[in-house]
Formats: sequence, structure tokens, C-alpha cells
Amino acid sequence: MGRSPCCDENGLKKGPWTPEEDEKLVDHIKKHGQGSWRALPKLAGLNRCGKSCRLRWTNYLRPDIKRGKFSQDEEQTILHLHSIHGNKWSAIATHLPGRTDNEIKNFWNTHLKKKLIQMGFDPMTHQPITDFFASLPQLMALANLREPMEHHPLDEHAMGLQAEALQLAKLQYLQCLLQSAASLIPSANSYDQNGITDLEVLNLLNSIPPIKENPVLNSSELENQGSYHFGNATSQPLHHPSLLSQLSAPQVPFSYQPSLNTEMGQAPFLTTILSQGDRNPSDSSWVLPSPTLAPQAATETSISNPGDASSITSSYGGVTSWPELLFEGPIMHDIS
DNA sequence: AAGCCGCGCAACCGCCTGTTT
DNA sequence: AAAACAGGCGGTTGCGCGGCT
Repeated sequence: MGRSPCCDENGLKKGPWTPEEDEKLVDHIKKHGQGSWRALPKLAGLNRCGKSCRLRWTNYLRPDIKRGKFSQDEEQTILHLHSIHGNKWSAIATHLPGRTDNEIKNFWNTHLKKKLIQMGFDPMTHQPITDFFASLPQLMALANLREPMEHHPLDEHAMGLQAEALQLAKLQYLQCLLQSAASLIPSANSYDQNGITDLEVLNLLNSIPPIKENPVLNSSELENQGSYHFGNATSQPLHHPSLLSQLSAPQVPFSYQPSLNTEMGQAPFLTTILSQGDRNPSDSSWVLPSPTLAPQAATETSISNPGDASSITSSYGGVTSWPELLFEGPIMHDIS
């Protein structure tokens, strides 16, 4: 049963509060206390909805609100409490007198989250991000070595090492991405012994809105094929029980930009690494030489106009493969 | 000086839960 | 038991401001 928002009434003011409105609200609450928020606006002579009044009071006008920068102690407290409660801002706020949940939430989103990421911690789990990040500089260096490959071919051994490093980077990234994705899933009670289930990861990925359409198929065509359209968060059962088989399964269509995981700021790294490696010299296509990730994949991809993402086309009857979910531009082939 | 861009924060929105009718 | 109400919560948005080019 739904309810209409309390602010649906016509003519009620929205937006920033004026000093006059603040004064009316404070005066009223000083005189009558916090009664019914729904009735308050009328009684106080405010052309606002009760919800707006409550928010203004609790987040800004309340006399016991502590304003100004968060102290080092408060910061530590928030970090600690967040590791326990997660994004339960009101629960965290109860331990910080004078601070509102809204203020803490804003502080977290604008400062602490970034800080944790910079320090190499996952802001959701508070755990160190995998070794992949620690080894990024080396991996990047290795990847960059391949750039002038055509002009200065490396010997076979070096090439092999680099290929391994690149492949490892991809796998580690993928693992990290999935772990991070899983950590965002609220229903922890269904975790299996390995931490997460394939289904959960796929559900999370399903919940990510599509950014661009597959250049070959539009969504209606995909639906006509009985396929999953990522972003619509369908509850259709999966055809395959295994995540990995899903990743490589041709019936999973999607096409995303790498920004899907921008919260962690990882995609650019990945794009760089992959864009430097594993190019098929014969046709300039890109290769994902991973029998683990794509045992059945046989996507043929062509780029008619290099540099133009819209010119990328893929086979599987136009259904793109898993790697494109993660990476814009470079399209991977299975070479097994 | 003007325009652009990123950041911080107040406010809104939609959903959820507990209470009342 | 069901519907309506009220308040609370977390996520998101949009505006203002300051720094940079």
C-alpha cells in the first residue's frame, strides 16, 4: 500500500529556508514544543510541509547542534562506528552528540570515503583492497612496455611474463570488483562459505543501470531473444548456476562503460591496463586469453572506426560478451 | 574579468516501520 | 485485519561558493 508524499499538496514552498521561516519555526517549537509535524506548519504560519519543517529543525535549527569541522576524535569515531553499523547514519549519530545523521552522512560521502579509498581501504568493508592495487604501478609499467611493441618487439620470455601479469591483473581486478560488489549487498544472511553467491553478484550487476545500448541490438530486441537486460533488475531465474558460466554465457547481453564501478575509482586503471595489452595483431581486435573466465566465449568483434566506440560490433548474434560489461572500447576475444 | 569546474552541504524524495483508527 | 497516518531513514539532487584557467 503506497502513500502519497506529504509534500504533494499544491502551493507548499520548497527549497532553501528564509531567515523569516526559520524564525517562525523556532518560535513555534520554543512555545509549543515538537508536536505533530503535520499540523505544525499551519499552526506556525509556515507554507511548508511538516516533513520539511522536521528536517529543517532536526538538521539545522535544533539548539544542540554542533556546527563546524569534525574533530579528529569524531572522525575516528565515525570510522569505527561505520565499520560496525555500515550506512546506519542515525545509529552513528547517536554516538556523536550534536551531530546529525545528515551531517555525518555528508561528511562520510565527501571526506571519509575518499580518504579510505586513498589509503587503500574499501569504504564499505573497511578491509584493505586486494593486492591488485598495491601492485598497480608495476602492472601499469608492464602494460606500458607493450605499447611500442610493434616497433621494439620483446623476446618471447618477456612477452610471456607480461601476458601473465596482464592476465593476472585482469583476474584480480575482476575478483576485487565482484568482492566489492558483494559487499554492497545488504542481505548478508544468504552468503555462502566463500563469502558471496554467484546469484548475488549477478543480482547486483543486474541492478546497475545501463549507460549505453548495445550498438547492435536495442533493448527490445534483446528482450525478444529472451535475454536478460541488465539494468532492469529482473527477477528471472538464471539459466546457469555458476557465475563464471554466466560471465561467459552468450545469452547475457549488456554493454556498459567502465564507470559502472566508479565508486571505487577502479575502472580507469583497468581500462588502461587492458587497452595496452592483448591486441590481436592480425585484425586489431582485443583478446581475453582466459580459459577460466570465458571457456565458451567466441565473440567476434570488429571496430570499423578505431577510436569510435559506437563503431564496435560484436557477434553472438549481436549479443556482447561479459568483458564488455567492464571495459569500454577494447573488446575481448576468446582465443582458446 | 569571465567562464568553468569541483566540492560541500542543505534539502528533497521515496521507501520503510511503527502506531492508530 | 486492513487502511491510514506519522515519523524516521538513507540515497540523491541541486545550488552556492571558491579555486583555477
